[in-house]
Amino acid sequence: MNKPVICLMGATATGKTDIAIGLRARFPVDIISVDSALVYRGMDIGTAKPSTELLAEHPHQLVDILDPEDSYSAGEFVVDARAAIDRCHAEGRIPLLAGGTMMYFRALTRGIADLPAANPAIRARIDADASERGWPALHAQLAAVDPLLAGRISENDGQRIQRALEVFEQSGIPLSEWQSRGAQEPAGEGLRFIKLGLLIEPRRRLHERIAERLKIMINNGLEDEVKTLMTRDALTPEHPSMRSVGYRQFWAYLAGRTDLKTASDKALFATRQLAKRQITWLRSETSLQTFDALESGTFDAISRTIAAETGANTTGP
RNA sequence: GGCCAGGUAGCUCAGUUGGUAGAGCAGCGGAUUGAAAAUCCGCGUGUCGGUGGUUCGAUUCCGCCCCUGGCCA
Repeated sequence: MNKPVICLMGATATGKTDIAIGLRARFPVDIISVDSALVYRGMDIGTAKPSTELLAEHPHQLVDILDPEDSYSAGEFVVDARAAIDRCHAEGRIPLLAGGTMMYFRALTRGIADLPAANPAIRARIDADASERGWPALHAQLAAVDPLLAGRISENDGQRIQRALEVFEQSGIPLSEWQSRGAQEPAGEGLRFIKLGLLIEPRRRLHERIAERLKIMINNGLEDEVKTLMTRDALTPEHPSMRSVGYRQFWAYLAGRTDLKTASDKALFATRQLAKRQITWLRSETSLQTFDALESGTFDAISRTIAAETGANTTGP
C-alpha cells in the first residue's frame, strides 16, 4: 500500500503557506517546503518566508537549511525530501509538501537520474572557454559526444550546455543516457502523490497580488535585507541565492548600477515571469486537482479532497 | 500670444529620399534531469495626433487644428 503525500503546488503569491498552515488544524500533517529560495537563512523578506514565530508554531522542513553562499539542487532536494517524508510516515503522520519550485516536485514525483554532482572547477573552465569561443561552439562540441541532448537544447542555452559537458567529462557517459536510466528509478517509490494546484485567475488578479506583495516586501525592508547580505565578502551576485527574484535587482540597485524605481520595476517583472513559468509547469502536470485560491470555499474543498484521498479523519470542525 | 522641438505597438524610441513600419522593454505561449526565484526558445496590424490639400498613391510633402515639453513675451 503506497503511502499518501500531499503536494500543494502553486505559483508565487497564491497563498500556499496560509493554506498549508490552516490544514495543520484539521489533519495530522507535517509541512515540508518545496522552495529553492526558502532554504536560505537570512533571506526572509524577499522570499516571503513565514515569520520566525509562525515557523516556531508551525514547523516547515527544508527551510533555513543553507547559507546563502551554498548552492542546492534538485538532486539534493529529492534526497532531503524523501528523508523527511519517510520520517513523517514513520511517525504516522501525513507529509504535506508545499511550494512553488516545480522542478523539485517533478524530480521527486518522476524521479531523477543519479548524476555526478556539480563541479565548480569544471564549470569555471567551461565558462572561461565559452566567453572565448561562445556557447554555440561548445554546443557543437557537445553534439559530438551527445547528439541527442544537443538536439534538444538551444545552442545559446549556456547553463544546459555546461551541465551536459560537465556530466560527460566526469562520467564519460552522455547526459541523455543518464537521463534514460534515471527514469527507471523513480524517487517516489512506495509513495502516492496527491497533487493539488492552487491558481489565481484571471492573470490580471495574480499580477495585482504580486504587485501588492512586492510593495509590502519593500516596505518591510527588503533593501536592508539585501544590504546586509552584501556585507558578506564571500557572497557575490553570481551565487544562486543572489540570482533569485528581488535579490538580484536590489543588489544591482545597491551596487549603484540602477536606481530604485528601475530595480523595483524589474523585480516586479521578474516575479510575474516567474509566476508564468510556474503556471507552465502546472499545466503540464498530470492528474492535478486545481483550486481557485481566491474562492471563499477553497480551503474546505481542499480539506474534503484530502480527507477523501487519505482517509484521514479531520481533527478540526 | 510668438518661436522651437515633439506627437509612431502597453512603455521608451527608431524609421520610411512618398509605395501603409521596426527595435528594446513589458506582455503572451513553450521548454525544463544536480544553478530552476535559474537558463533558454517562439510570438510584433499599430486609425504612424486630427483634418483638408498635392499625388496614381501620404504615416512620410504642404496648410489648418488639437495635445505635450522648452524658450521668448
